[in-house]
Amino acid sequence: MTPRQAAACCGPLDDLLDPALFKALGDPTRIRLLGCMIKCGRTCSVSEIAECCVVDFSVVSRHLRLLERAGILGSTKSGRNVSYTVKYSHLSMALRSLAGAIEQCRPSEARAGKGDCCGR
Amino acid sequence: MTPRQAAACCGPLDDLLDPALFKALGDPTRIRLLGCMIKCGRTCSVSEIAECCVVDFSVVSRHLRLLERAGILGSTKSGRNVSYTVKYSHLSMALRSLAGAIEQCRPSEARAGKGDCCGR
DNA sequence: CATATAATTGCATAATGGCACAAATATACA
DNA sequence: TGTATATTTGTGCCATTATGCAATTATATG
Repeated sequence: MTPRQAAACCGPLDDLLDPALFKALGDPTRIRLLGCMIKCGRTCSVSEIAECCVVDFSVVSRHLRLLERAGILGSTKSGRNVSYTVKYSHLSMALRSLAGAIEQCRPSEARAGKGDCCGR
Repeated sequence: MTPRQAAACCGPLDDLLDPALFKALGDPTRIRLLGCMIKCGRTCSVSEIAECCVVDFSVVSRHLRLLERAGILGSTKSGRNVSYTVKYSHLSMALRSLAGAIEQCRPSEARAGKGDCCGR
């Protein structure tokens, strides 16, 4: 079984390996902001979050919107304040599911040659 | 506790939230290649892997090197062939550890107000 | 209504990154 | 030694994106 042939074998991995999610997490500034929010553990306003970085306020605003569109953050508006919240369960579940799907594909001595394409 | 203050609270999350890893996973072509290799389940040569995509051979070569530098792939050279292998355990562990660290920071009703900064 | 504050949006700029093509390197084989 | 095959590297082009600054919108408050 060549990797080309394995590509035709669809499974849960295909949906979980989402480049858009990782692209959102792949920027140092965004990761910094996200890390602060995760550790903070509560809903935060854009102004508060902007304190975590030396970049311009508008940049932070854009990063947060991007993280929201990626499904990593949720947002609520109250008056003139916009607050963002980490979607803990969604994020950790996405990572854990992917880890599981990868593990499923890992060949073991016991299964060597017994199955192709993620054990199927 | 503001997100700015939470930033000073160092924990396992800081090392696990590595933008370099996510940047490596954040490109559609690279994810495509990686997905093929994961499902294939064996060591593959650059030529084989290049069959998975329509991009130029040189592009694939560079992508594989990048994934290797990110710790996602391992490589061995045998004669004129270079083979890449998915580091299943390393990759799934990195994802699972991150998921765990994120969960640790998630506030629950029981812990509400009891601890700051990832429960500490 | 005027003003202050919170956040977004428009815009220009610079940096980054993916890509194709060509050339170079390395190794196997006749 | 000459040639074929596998892979890497150099280079330029183009699209995307991160950023700062200024202007704008939206809402609260005096």
